Amino acid sequence: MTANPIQCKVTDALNTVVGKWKPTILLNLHFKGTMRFSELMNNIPDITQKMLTSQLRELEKEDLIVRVVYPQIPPKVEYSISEHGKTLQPIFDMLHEWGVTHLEHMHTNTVEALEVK
Amino acid sequence: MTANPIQCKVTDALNTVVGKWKPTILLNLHFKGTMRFSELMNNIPDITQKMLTSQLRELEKEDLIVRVVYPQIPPKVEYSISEHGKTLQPIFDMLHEWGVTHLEHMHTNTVEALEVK
DNA sequence: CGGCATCCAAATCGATACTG
DNA sequence: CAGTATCGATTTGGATGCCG
Repeated sequence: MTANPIQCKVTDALNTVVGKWKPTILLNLHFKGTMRFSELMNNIPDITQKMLTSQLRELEKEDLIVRVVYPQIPPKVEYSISEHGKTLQPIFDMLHEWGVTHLEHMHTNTVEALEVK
Repeated sequence: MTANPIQCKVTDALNTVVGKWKPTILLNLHFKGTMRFSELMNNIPDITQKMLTSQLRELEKEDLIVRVVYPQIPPKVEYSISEHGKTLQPIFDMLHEWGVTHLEHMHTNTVEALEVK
């Protein structure tokens, strides 16, 4: 990571946001607001407890989400997007739009390739 | 990936762009234009031939870069950003800005935490 | 309920050797 | 020069069991 100065921070930004489940977690919290651990489990099919826990810890360290523990039995833990985490929203919006366009683009290319046949 | 419709394409977009070296490759090609395989190797420290090759193949499949082979000896292969790949540029710009802000934010928090001590 | 610890499987990455 | 092939190491993810 040397060549151009701009490089450095792009990958840094990506590294804080990627990880198999991080975008999904952030988007869930964005749309549904505060959620409990079990709610996240239910809303993210196929994720395991271990993965959810570890990804939440990392997001917390990066100050993208807030973790609130209620000292009671049974335990209750709530997660929500931090103020700082909300600054990611415009980027997600752009990524979503680009994703849609990209899929259309790839689909078009495939169809064209088939038609040439 | 069920809950909210927007989720799907965000992760799709991220998946096409991430990968340990993909952003670096794309940024190099963006800033320096067309580059040969060996030039990329020289400009991306620590990357191995294997990684560079595989990442280039994936980027090519996703139509983000163009690969041109000159049938000569010794071989010459040039890579450049595709028209479609150029549409990623605004996203990289945003990611870079966010990355800078994020690093500042994290640094500020660390300093505050130390001062509280 | 919301974890952590452990063990195991799979994907990813790196080093090396070889080729047209 | 620009790869391919192979092997081994590292990283990552999943399954299970246990705990306050």
